[in-house]
Amino acid sequence: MTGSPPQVRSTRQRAAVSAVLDELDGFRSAQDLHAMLRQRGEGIGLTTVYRTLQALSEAGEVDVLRTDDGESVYRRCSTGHHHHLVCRSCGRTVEVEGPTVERWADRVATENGFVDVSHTLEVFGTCDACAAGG
Amino acid sequence: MTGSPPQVRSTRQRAAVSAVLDELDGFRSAQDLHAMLRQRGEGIGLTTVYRTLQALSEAGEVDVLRTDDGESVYRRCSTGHHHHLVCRSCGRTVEVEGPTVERWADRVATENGFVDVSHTLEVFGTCDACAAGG
DNA sequence: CACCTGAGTGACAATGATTGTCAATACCGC
DNA sequence: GCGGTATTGACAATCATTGTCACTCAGGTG
Repeated sequence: MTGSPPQVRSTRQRAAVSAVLDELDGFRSAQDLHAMLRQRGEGIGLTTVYRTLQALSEAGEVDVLRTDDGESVYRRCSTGHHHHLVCRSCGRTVEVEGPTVERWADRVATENGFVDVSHTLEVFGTCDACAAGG
Repeated sequence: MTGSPPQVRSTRQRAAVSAVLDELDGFRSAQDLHAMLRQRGEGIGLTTVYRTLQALSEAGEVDVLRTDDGESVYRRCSTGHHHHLVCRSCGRTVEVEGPTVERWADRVATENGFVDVSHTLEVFGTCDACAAGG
């Protein structure tokens, strides 16, 4: 134990997953991402995709959220606390910040005697493009 | 079309599910509720519990939310739009309203060209009792 | 450079919540 | 009471996700 060697190795598969995430701007399911990777010829197992996404989300490099039908969807995100405005038709996602909301959540929780507060907030709607296009 | 005969029948099972929901004050999974019903001697199938909960939630009589591990949890709630403050230790739930948040969500969405806006918001924390008791 | 070691991989099986199926049953109006 | 129909429930099916475990490859060492 002379030090702590990097315990994370850079592999082709990991780079591939990271690359797809970079190109997309909406939330995608693990299954979707896996399918895309296979399509572009990357030999990668579904299990690996899941594990990689899990690692990335734990590292805070991607955001995860659950769709209404319980599927987990992933997206590369800027760091820091923020929320999402998601188009329920095309999936386009806009990152939004809301100091107001943060304060509100904290205040309400405190007033009720809760500590160590966190919250989840997602906003859904139809974006202008989709609203116009039908 | 002389009228619309009641298409919803009141059955023992439906009453039972409704009764358990009345007694509980936190979110419970369908599986949990089913187990409780069986324990108190109600002969009821798991399928029925699921269907009943689904019907209740569509009717707006119960609130549904997804836990982090993708399980659906249900709770009887007052009608109207509101959010929840949930203790992550004991599960105690407080209904909260936040006109501020509603407005914020609408404004942000509108500013980004989104219409037909809805949102989900849950606040988690540790309630005073749990914080004190350890 | 050849070699080791363990993190990483992937095919496959297993899990587990939820949903579909469909014959049997029990409400409800008449 | 009767009939038709909504409802039920045991069971099978689905499907995302996780576990398994032998194999491979990254990357430091001698």
